[in-house]
Amino acid sequence: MEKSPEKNLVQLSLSEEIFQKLREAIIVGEIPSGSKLSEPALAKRYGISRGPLREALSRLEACSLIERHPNIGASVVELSQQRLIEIYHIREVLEGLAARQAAYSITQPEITGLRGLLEQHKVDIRQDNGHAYFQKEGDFDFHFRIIQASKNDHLISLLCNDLYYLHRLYRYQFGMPSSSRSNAAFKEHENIVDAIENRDVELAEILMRRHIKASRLNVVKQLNSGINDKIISYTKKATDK
Amino acid sequence: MEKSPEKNLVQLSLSEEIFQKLREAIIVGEIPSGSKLSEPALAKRYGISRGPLREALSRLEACSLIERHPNIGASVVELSQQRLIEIYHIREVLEGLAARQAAYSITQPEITGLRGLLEQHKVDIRQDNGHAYFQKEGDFDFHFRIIQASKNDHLISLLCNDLYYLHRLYRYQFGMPSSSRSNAAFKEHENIVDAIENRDVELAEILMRRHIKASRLNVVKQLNSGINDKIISYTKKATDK
DNA sequence: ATGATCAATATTGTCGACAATTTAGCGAGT
DNA sequence: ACTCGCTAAATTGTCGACAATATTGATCAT
Repeated sequence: MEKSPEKNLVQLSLSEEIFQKLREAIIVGEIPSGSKLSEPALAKRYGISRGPLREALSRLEACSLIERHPNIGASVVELSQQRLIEIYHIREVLEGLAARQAAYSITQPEITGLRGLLEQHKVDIRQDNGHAYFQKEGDFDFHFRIIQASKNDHLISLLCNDLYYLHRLYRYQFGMPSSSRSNAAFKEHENIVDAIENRDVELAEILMRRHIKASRLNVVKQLNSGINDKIISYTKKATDK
Repeated sequence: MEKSPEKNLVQLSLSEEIFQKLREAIIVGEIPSGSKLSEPALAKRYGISRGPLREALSRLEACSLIERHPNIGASVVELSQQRLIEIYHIREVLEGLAARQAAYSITQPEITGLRGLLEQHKVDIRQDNGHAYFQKEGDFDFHFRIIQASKNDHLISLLCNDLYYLHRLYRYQFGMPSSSRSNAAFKEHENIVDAIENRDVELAEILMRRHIKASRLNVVKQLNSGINDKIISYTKKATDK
């Protein structure tokens, strides 16, 4: 998500670099959910002192990716279905707001770009039978484009940083369904772009909220049916607690 | 907002303690918006080393209260009307969600407590001619109660931590209007509680969103009319840029 | 007077060491 | 076998020092 060309020209501090590496390691499960983080071990692994590492841990805590307790240490958050659903609800209203504000603020070049993106996605769906549709990130992501078009900097920061990585964490760990809704999701995207292009702020918000809600309900359905093996394992854990 | 009794029994780390102190100093304007933060000066002022101070700065950055640039240092964020309005929009949809979820999840004792709070507020309004209505914080705050009743932990964290302090920063610095809408706001609160008590999730959300939107429009009106001296000074700054 | 250059000073980023706290392992007692 | 107490080791929190970078002020040239 940090795709700004300017940013790439600035030398990152060690703490920022380690923050990003740890975030990625947590999201892909290299550092498993629930596991204890040892500062000396991490410092050794990345070849740095504990000072900048602690700064990075501070930031990861602020992102809700880890929990820290004084004198005890840090651990990666436990994942739960409840938290996943909570995050979906929040994303629903925030992305609804993004669509509303995009319908107000979007520029013609941005609309053109959105249309082009949808055309490309249509091709992707045909070639991969829907498999690729939820794999794109950053500038190639439909949602990312809408959020940027909202021109609400704080909202962009909320959705494209903290919540984005939390969502990625759950998607990665829970192996979210990627192909079962491709055609429906694509159609919903088209309708959302129509509403945005028509500057229909109310409809854009409603359609985006429905779109996210449909994804949530789809996830809930699979959680409840136990189709996904990964989801079963987490379901069992949640029951034990 | 950190009113949990358990939390008070845990000895705070220096970095947490300094984080809270700096946050408060920024919010009340003791450290003015836009000003440069000197690590050596702050470390001397609080009598600590720069290590935990840097951790606290890391967290303040994550809260959007300061900005940090590698090798240059940290400064308190500049306040702008645009950012204030952005934050209002975000609060509108998130507090709307909180009201919706509270209408679903609230317990009878919580409702009883809300009614008691409203009765107390009615007395406050009569005694202080509305002046006290926006001064309560924490458990005495109407919004806080609704958010807690949503039972959405992540939403509670979002609204009661980051956004809460940002909003306080703007309220403190901009000297938000406190008495011009008291009676109307109180009536809106009553209607919201009615909807929540009736488990009418849609109405609760709509009414809460309208309530926040009315506050936003009230602020915008005063920003545009230049009634408030503090707001004028910030208006002038925004124009200069 | 203005702008460029350079050196001194200050600040930021990081390191390794020390103090405080927690954890893990072992032995003794029941 | 289980529990408790103790000690050593590990970890966490903080400190002060050093290296790298940025800022400031003085001097010189135009």
